[in-house]
Amino acid sequence: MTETIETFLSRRRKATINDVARLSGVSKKTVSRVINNSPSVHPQTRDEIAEIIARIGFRPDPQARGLAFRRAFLIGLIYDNPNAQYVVNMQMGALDCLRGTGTELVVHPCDWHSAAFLSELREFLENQRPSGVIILPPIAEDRRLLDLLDELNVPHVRVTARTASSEDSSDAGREIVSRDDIGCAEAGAHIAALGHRRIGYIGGNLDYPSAHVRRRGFEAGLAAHGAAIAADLDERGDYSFDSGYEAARRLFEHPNRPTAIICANDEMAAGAYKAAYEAGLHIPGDLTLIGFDDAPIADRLSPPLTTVRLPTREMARMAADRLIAAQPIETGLVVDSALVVRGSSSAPKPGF
Amino acid sequence: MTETIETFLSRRRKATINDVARLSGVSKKTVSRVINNSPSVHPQTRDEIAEIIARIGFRPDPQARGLAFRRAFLIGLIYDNPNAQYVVNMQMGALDCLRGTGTELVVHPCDWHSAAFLSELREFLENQRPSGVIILPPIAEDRRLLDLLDELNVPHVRVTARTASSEDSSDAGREIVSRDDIGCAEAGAHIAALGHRRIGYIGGNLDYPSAHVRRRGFEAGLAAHGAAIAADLDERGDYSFDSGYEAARRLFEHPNRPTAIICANDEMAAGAYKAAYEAGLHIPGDLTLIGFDDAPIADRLSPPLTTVRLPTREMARMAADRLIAAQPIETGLVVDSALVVRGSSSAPKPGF
DNA sequence: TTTAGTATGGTAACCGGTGTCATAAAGCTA
DNA sequence: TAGCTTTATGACACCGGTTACCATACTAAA
Repeated sequence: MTETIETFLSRRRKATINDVARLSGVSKKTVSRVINNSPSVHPQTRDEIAEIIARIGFRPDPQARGLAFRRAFLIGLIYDNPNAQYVVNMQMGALDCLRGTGTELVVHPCDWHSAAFLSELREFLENQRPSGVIILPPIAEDRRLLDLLDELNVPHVRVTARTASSEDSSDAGREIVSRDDIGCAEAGAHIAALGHRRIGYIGGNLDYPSAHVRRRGFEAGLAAHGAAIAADLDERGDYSFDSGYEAARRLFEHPNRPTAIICANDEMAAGAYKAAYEAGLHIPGDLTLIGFDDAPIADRLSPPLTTVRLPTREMARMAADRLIAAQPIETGLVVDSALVVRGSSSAPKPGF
Repeated sequence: MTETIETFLSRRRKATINDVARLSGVSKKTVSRVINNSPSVHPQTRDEIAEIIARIGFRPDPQARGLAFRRAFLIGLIYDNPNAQYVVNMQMGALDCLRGTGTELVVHPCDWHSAAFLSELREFLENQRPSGVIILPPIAEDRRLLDLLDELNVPHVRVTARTASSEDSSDAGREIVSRDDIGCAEAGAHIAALGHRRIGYIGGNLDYPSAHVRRRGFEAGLAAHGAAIAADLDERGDYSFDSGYEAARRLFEHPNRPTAIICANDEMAAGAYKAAYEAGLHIPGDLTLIGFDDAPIADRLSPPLTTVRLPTREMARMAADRLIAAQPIETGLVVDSALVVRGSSSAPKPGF
């Protein structure tokens, strides 16, 4: 007695490729061909098998497939970044793309400054053999890591910042580039146009490429309106709230304090709010503040922070897209940042 | 010619169980026994094999192991929670425990209110067959989900909130319980002891068990000092910044406004800060504010927020621990919250 | 000494897919 | 119509582990 689809379904067991083969009267190899869209399967055969697959709800087992393919159906997200919202956005973006593909997202935070950094990552990559990994800043800049990925032949996409004028790197096709400077230039132009000329700056951690890119963007925007960062108001932080607070305090102690401060991210801008609050400076009346990230906190500050938004989620989506796309793409993918004007920026008081 | 370890190493191929068996002169079954710590392997044999394993750096392939065991060496983290910091803390906690075990963390945010919620999760569980999953609030309360996990036989641990006096649920051993009310009681006692008697409340989303537990905790703490939430100052939010802002505004419009407001989380407290700022109320001089979570924002507000801390990371660590522990544990695991006093609470002005 | 029991290790099949290669059938020259 | 490609399919080994089952060797009890 030949087994029918009905008798099979009544058994309620998870379907395997053998079931499909048996029910459709072909060898499992042919079913495998259908699963993998290989050519040279007769259209009619293909349709019949596809029909059976759909009827009995067969889904190839990722473990078995992974064993045969020598790679897991997993995408790794590798980062060492303290910004929870940023990380979660990236996760969601990657998942936007992965959902329904049968590939899962494995998160792999790590410690860039640990001695075991590379060996720990090597173990992960060698053991799990993910189909691909996405690397977030700042470790996306680590040449040793990129070399390791090449050595182990792990497809990867880096997320990194670049100025609009940078020439394409040799890694084009393996990176998602954000042009942080575009929005920064808008921001610089914005405050210069408002009339500010005593402009302070709180820069970011130089380990991050974004620190340089953003700086150049702000400068370009200011320069377009004949303004510039005051040489005596040029501070550096490390992207943390506290560093922003401290830097702002130093700026406020200056005999000729700034009427506007540009911060390389929102965290530091939030620190500057605190310093301003303590110094009795009213925002934006006494002081204009600009941030970068459009982090949740930007909206929660009073008044809400004028900042630059980066489409983080989209970037991760694009990165994951590349990794699961059948064909490698050769051109780099570029996204732009954009200014978001809120309540923390206004014209300086007359007399300044 | 017998192959030596040296000649093998010079080949630089990833070691398999067959290599170990060949080099140590036993069958792969015996090696498998060593890997899995089965008894009935002669101690000396075991040591010799372990030695070889270490020398050639053999690590069993999770894919192959997974195929044979019919489960993946993955722990899933399932949630639908908008709080990025909370989610990241949980991820880190789980990873604290997983690191070095060869088991990876797969993040699986989902949409509780989508029609495909269960079917999407079922597909994930059936396809990937994770060794276990951790479920975060609020979906840890979804009975359908728990039933699904039981049906598919997926080990799981729920993270949930419970009052100190709750009786043990039947799920003991499969949940990590946070006693949110402990810290809330401390907080209630704190402001009551400071002398507040016009006390407002901004509650949380009732979908979350924590909303009820926290409420009871605050009430108990207040009651211990003869205080209570004023019936006419009892608002409800949904844990979001905006809802906190709106609720606080309503409270401030009250002819006899509160001298203290308890918020069921920090996000809403931050919203209340904004409302207070706009209403010209000085914190803590004019208004005492209390939050819950000890979120990053608590520390960034000016003045920093008095709040209740929950050991989220530890909770996730414990949850993951349970899932990879060899023996199931029958007793529930309980952690306590604790008050963190910062600058947003002080005695009310005399005359109030 | 025999018998039963236990510790230890081997063999073969299996988990659910894939690769390689052979082969039958069909299409295309000439 | 013979001869050569091309297309469609299957047989079989293999990925790297596991379990089921069997075969020893050694130990304890009768």
